[in-house]
Amino acid sequence: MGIQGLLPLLKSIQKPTELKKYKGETLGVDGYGWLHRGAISCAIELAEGKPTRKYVHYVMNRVRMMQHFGVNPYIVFDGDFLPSKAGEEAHRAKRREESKASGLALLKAGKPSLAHRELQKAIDITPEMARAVIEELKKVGVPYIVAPYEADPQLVYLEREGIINGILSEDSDLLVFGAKRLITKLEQHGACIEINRRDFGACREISLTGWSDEQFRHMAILHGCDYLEGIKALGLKTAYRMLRKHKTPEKVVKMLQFDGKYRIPSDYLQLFHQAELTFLYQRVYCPKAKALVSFNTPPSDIDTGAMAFIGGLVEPEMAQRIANGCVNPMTKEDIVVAGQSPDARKRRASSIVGPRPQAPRLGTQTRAAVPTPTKPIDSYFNGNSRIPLGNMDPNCFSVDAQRTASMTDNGQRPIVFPLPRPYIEDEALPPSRLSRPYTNQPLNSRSQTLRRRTEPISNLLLDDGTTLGSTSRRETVNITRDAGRQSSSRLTARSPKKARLCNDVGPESVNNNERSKFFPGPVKKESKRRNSYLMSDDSVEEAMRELPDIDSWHSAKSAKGIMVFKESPEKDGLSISKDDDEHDVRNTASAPMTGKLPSATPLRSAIGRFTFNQSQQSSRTTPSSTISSSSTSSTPMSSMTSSTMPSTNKSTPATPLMTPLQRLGSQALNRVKGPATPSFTAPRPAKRISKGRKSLDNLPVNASFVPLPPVDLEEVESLHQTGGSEDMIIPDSESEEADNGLVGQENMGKVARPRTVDLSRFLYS
DNA sequence: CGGGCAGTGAAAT
DNA sequence: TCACTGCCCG
Repeated sequence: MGIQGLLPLLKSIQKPTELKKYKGETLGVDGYGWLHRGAISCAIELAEGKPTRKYVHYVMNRVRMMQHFGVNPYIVFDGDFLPSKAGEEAHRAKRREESKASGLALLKAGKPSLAHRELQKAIDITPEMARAVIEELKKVGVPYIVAPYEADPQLVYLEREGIINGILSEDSDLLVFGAKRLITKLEQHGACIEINRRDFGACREISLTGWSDEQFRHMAILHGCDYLEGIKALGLKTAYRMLRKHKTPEKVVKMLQFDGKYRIPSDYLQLFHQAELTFLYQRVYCPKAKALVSFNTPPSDIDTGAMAFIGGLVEPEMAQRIANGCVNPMTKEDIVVAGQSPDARKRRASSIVGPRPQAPRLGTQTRAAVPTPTKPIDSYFNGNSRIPLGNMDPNCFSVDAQRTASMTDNGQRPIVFPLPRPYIEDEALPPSRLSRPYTNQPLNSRSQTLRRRTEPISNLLLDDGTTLGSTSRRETVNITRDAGRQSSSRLTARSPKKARLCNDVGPESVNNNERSKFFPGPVKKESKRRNSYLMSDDSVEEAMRELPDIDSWHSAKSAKGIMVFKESPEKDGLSISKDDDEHDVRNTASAPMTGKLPSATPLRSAIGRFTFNQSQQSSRTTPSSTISSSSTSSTPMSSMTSSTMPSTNKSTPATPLMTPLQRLGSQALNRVKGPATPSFTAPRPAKRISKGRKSLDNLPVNASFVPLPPVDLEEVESLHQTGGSEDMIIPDSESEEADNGLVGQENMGKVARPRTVDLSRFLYS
């Protein structure tokens, strides 16, 4: 929970982007968001203490989505509560208990939907749940870390140390901590928004030019943050204005007191100071030093030891184990992995130690050199032939370079180099252009980054192995072993939940039968799903759909089998296929080609917009589109593809060869329109085009998607779009997307071309 | 009287 | 998250 209203305030500097633009980079992920979202899907199960498998699956889908966009996730989990937050957390825990009770009551009363709503409020992400996810992360070789306290400063710390290149989170607090690159509002299809610290000066809502991190922080605290309740009736803008006028928080507070309009506690200044210190010096884990450090190195006149509110110091050894996820960061007890016998765990741990190096994504040369046992990954994907995609991902620069080179031969497009991007990008260049020159970081820093990245991981791995072993040994004996060490009220509060999680796992599973009535063959579904190996966006959707509460998609899904959504890791091209294995294979093969296409600069810019819009649309319209696809056969996918990859490669079996030709044609068209076209106008024309297409007409049409006949609508829309801001475009594009969906099985190339033409037309008009 | 800001409730996810 | 309401200021 960040600063309410902060994001709207910074709206003008939010740059719409796509996840794939971060290909090759490592993004720190605020694990809590995903954990929580996953948990929402399984709220009822969790409340009943059932196994958390579904929810782990959800989170892992999300991880895989990132990987398939070529992004290396680095998951950061929350640790213990900060003392300053403990009080509030206690209240929350109470509320959760209440919600849980009422939710379960509703469930018994036969009102599942209401119960689910209520139980959502009861969700509590426990260390055990995080640990369950960690187990999966280990299998796949995704780096992670459990922060000693809050994930936010931990993420920013990692960013500052160069271990990650950006932060993926919904929490605006990260900006207060000084995050340089915050990626937010990630959607299922990879659309997201980047907020770059460097753009602050360009903020239109409020003028942050020349504002230091300190001033920004003061503003946030004045408004009210996690560490200090804000002054009543004092909003962000007011805080901003006051700070602007009076510079220092002390003066601001004085003025506010003098004003009399605001009621300010007498000790507010002191609390303010404390909150700021918490922002500044709260403890994080340094993977390099393998110990806790202050988020910022405190000046000599500040004694962090005397500041209880920033969190207690933890011994390095314990800190490491916490970071590895072996130990409950709150109770400091070993975490027992639910549903796993000690023996099994031991086995796993030992096996993990070996494969560890397997994680090629970590991207160090060393790593790449290490023979990659794909076994674990394969197992995860359940025998899908496609699995290699993950491995194929060129986290290392060398791999990408090779790929790019090969691509260059065929295509005329500029190659995209997956080099880590410095925060400093050329603003002048449209984000959509891959071709834009990257500023290279100094070699030193880069190598450093790599080294650091690897180091922590390898260490973690080793530690995990040993720790796990030890854990398994001890687990039966001592749950309470370290309990005395850090006893607090919240600990006791938590313990029951923990117990529930661990104990209930076995018996709970039996209860699934209830659900089966509503969802025919839940087990079947899962197995099905796995076989089909869902990737990226759709996979996430699937996961969501699987949730018991949602009925609508169920029918579609069951009827049709699963469709696999593939994207070539590299570019915008998405190849889509149905769940057939053959298709998958084919797609994989075609993937490289697809990758090439997007790199064409002109196309890219023009198309990029489409992609963004569509992706958003698709996410919005997901249910409907999905259904239609099932009925018509892969309709949605094709639409996606077309939107995403103008150039064209189609996943459609017959068309792969066509791709290059089509690509060229479309490129030519696009070039003409690309430069001329203002970004804003582009989407509209596309809509028109789609409407006009005969091909569209031929295709089976879903009534809801039928293009609107009247031209008036378009005009109206265009009028509305005055600003031309990208946000505004989105709504319009919906209809557009729908149309595309209808087009469905048409060749990508065809679709792309017509669009292009229309666009140009529109421009001229 | 209109605009800007803050708070509230409903709806959607 | 959005849309509405109320409050305050010019």
